[in-house]
Amino acid sequence: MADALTRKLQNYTALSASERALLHTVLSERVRRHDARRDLVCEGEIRGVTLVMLAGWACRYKTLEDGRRQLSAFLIPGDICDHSMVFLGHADHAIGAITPVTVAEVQRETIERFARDYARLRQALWWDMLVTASIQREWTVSLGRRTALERVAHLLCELFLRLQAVDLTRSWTCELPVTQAEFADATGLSHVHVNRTLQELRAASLVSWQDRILTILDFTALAETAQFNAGYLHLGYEGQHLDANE
Amino acid sequence: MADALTRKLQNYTALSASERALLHTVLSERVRRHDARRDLVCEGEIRGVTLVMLAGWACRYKTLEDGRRQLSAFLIPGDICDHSMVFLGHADHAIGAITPVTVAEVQRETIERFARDYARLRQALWWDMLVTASIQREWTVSLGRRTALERVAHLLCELFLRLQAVDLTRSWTCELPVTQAEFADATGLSHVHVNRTLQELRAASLVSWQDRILTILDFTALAETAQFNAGYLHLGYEGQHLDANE
DNA sequence: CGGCTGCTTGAACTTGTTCAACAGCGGTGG
DNA sequence: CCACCGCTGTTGAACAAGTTCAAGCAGCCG
Repeated sequence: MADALTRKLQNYTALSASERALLHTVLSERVRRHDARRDLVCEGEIRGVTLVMLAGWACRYKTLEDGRRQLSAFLIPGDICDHSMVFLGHADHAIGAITPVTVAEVQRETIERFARDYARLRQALWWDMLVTASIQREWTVSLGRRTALERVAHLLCELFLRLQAVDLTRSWTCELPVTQAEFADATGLSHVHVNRTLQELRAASLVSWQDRILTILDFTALAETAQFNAGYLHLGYEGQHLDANE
Repeated sequence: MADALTRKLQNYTALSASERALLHTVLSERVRRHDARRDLVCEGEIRGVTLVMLAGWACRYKTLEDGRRQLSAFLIPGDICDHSMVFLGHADHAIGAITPVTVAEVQRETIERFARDYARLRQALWWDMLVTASIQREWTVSLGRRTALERVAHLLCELFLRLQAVDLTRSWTCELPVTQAEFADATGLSHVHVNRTLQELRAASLVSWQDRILTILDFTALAETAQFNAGYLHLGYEGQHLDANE
């Protein structure tokens, strides 16, 4: 279970056995469980640890004064909840559990030590931040310029591939324990419109999504309607050229 | 001129004189000039250098197949154009010059060396990435949940404060050499609507923006209409507590 | 059973888009 | 020197996408 992060990082760069073992140890030391629908981190909070998702779903979000809410990321196993908690003084957004969640707490000092002493881990963490940033940019594009149908289809493609990268899919099926209201807060739409948009995707036989189970019936067609191009997820183990370095 | 980055990084952490000198040297070695309205980096391009903005304005953007365009960042002096060029295989977005631009090219090896051998620089670079990511998240919130008026006002607040951090403002005035169409591509609106929204802000005596010169007439009121909270820019030299570390 | 959460539907409404046209300005070439 | 072009900003009017409000339904759990 503690290995989703390792699995994901290996998409980027080759870790040695000792690095994998180190990672495993660190992620096993301080494991916490949280209930669904609870905040793991509140906006404005100050703390010197970062959380690594081991199991369950969470999200990053911000709330405006009048209650409007926008997610900026879905967090799945293997995701580092927030690099930024570690160095920036205060949390500039909240992190909420969607399902019951298991996380590992990692101290700032530990991250610093990794970055200082282990070249590959430093690269892998750096990488992970860059990919996270790339995903964030793609969300920006979606929210700014894609239609509702494209946005919803796009997000489904993205989530499926990200889950696949940490081995949480079987064939074209995965668990997607997110309500339509949460999906709306991620896509910048109203929950009503998300509902109608999903019906459209279902009617076109592109996906089925019932009882928290998502099945992609025609990935090619779904990706096409979304204008989805997986490049921004950088899943192709592009870090090979770095292996020779050290 | 080469010092905008230094100035910005010092918002985060205290750099030693030798670190500042090192930075200055590196940013003076390979300086390039580019014309306005030209791409500095094309989507899909492969290269092992990163660019640091020394002068002028540029933007990160992506284009969809049918021509819809979305900016994901404005790049101003002191900005690192792309950390991700360095490690990820290919550029997942383009970088376009808005005005004539002067950039310093920095090799991947140089960044690696910084990160390995200079603790403060490593922290500062890390920091810069985190702040960049934070800004990206705030854009996500804007595009997803803010109205046109809020979005435009918000972006004006942000740009002004970012320019202030690198000393490119005088009193409440700064240069903003961006067309309304570009502003539209950043805010996810049509250029027509951006125009009308700006008129609304002008009519309310919040800003004036003519001939590429922005003047903020009432920052408090502007921030209020935008629901702007500067925390996400992390400009408050929060890194003080790290000074004692090394 | 009753209350809660999540999904679905209809209909009126709003925000922002699209299309089309025009004005002002600076540069260019005849 | 003037005509012309392209770019930027501006305006009006029709239109479309998505929101809001309101209600009902199904499943789940105490």
